[in-house]
Amino acid sequence: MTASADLIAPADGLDRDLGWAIGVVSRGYRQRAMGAVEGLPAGPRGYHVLCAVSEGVPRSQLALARRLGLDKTVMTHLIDDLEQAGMVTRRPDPRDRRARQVVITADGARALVQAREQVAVAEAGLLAGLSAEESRALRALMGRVARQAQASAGQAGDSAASDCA
Amino acid sequence: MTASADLIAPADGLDRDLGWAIGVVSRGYRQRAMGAVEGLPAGPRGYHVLCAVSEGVPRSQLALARRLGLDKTVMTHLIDDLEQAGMVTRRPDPRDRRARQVVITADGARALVQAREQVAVAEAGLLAGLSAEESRALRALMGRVARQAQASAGQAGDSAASDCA
DNA sequence: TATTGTTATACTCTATAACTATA
DNA sequence: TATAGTTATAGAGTATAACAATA
Repeated sequence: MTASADLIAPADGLDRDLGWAIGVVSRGYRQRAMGAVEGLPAGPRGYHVLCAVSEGVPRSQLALARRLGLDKTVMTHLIDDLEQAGMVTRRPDPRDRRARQVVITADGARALVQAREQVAVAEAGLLAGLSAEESRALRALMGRVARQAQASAGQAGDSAASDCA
Repeated sequence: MTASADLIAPADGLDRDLGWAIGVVSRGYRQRAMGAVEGLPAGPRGYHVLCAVSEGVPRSQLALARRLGLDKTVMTHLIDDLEQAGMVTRRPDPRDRRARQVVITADGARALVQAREQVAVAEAGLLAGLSAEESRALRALMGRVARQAQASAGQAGDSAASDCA
C-alpha cells in the first residue's frame, strides 16, 4: 500500500458489508469446488444437476431447471454435457411426449459419490477457520436464507430443497 | 439409484450442501443489490470500488485491486466507468510516476451515501427470514469465512477488510 | 529486471428471443 | 393457447497475455 494507516473501522467492521462477504465466499467456494468436481462436466453446475437428478423419481428437464433455479435453456446444455459424458440419459416420458425424463446412469452415480466426497473436503477447507458448532450454524443459516431467496425468486419452486451432500 | 424413492435426507438435508446455499444466496443478493446501486456504474462492483476508494488515504489502482480481490485489468475498466460518471478522479502519485491515486469526488461521496442506504435495505430484505440475532450471527460468520478465504487466495492482501456498509 | 497501468482476447455464465413438437 | 425442449445470440464477469512507461 502506498502510505496509509488510518482505516476508518477496525477489522470486524466488515461484518456489516454482507454483500462483500457473500462475493468473496462465493468466489472462494467456486475455486475450491471446481477442483473437487474436476471429473464432472460443466463444473459445479453439472455436479448440482447430477445431485438433483439422483434425488428421487425421474423428472423432466424443466422440473430440474425449476428445482435448481436455472433457465431451461441452461439445463439443455448441462444435460447435453452430462449425457455426452455418459452420466445421465434422456428417455421419453410415457405420459407426455413433449417431455423427457432425465435419469442417472451407473457411471453417473459412481462419479457423484466420488464428487460428493471431494466437495465435502472442499467445503471443510472453506470453513476451516470455524469451529464445528459455528460451521453447523453457518450452514443452517445459509440454508434458510437460500430457501427463502429461491422461494421469493422463482415462485414455481418444488416442495423440498436439495439434499445433496 | 436409478429409479429410487429413498432420499438420503429430509428437507433440511440442504443444510449440508453449503455450495448450493452459497450459490442461491449469492444470486439473490446480486439481484437485490443491482436494484439498490442502480445509480452507480458497473453495478455492485462499482459500489464496492467506491467503498474502497472512500476508505482512507488515496490508493493506487493496484492497491485497490488487491484490496477487493480483483484483477488489475478489471480495476482499470471499473475506474474508467466511475471516472466517466464523475464519481472518482485519477491523479498522479507524486512519489511514483507510474502509479495513479484514485480519489472520490463530492458527487461520488453523495452517490455512495445514497447507495449505502439502499444496499442496507436490500440486505435486510435478503435476511428477512432471520431474527436480529441470527442476522448478526450470519454476518459475523460470513465475514470470518470471507476474510480467511481472501487471505488464503490472494496472499498479497491488505491488513484490514472492507468496512463498507 | 520488476512494477503500474493499459489494451486486447477468450472463455464462462447468464438472459432473451425464436422456433418445433406436442398438449 | 400454452407447455417442453432446442437453438442462437448478446451481455456480463473473469482470466490471460502482451505492451508502454517508470522504478
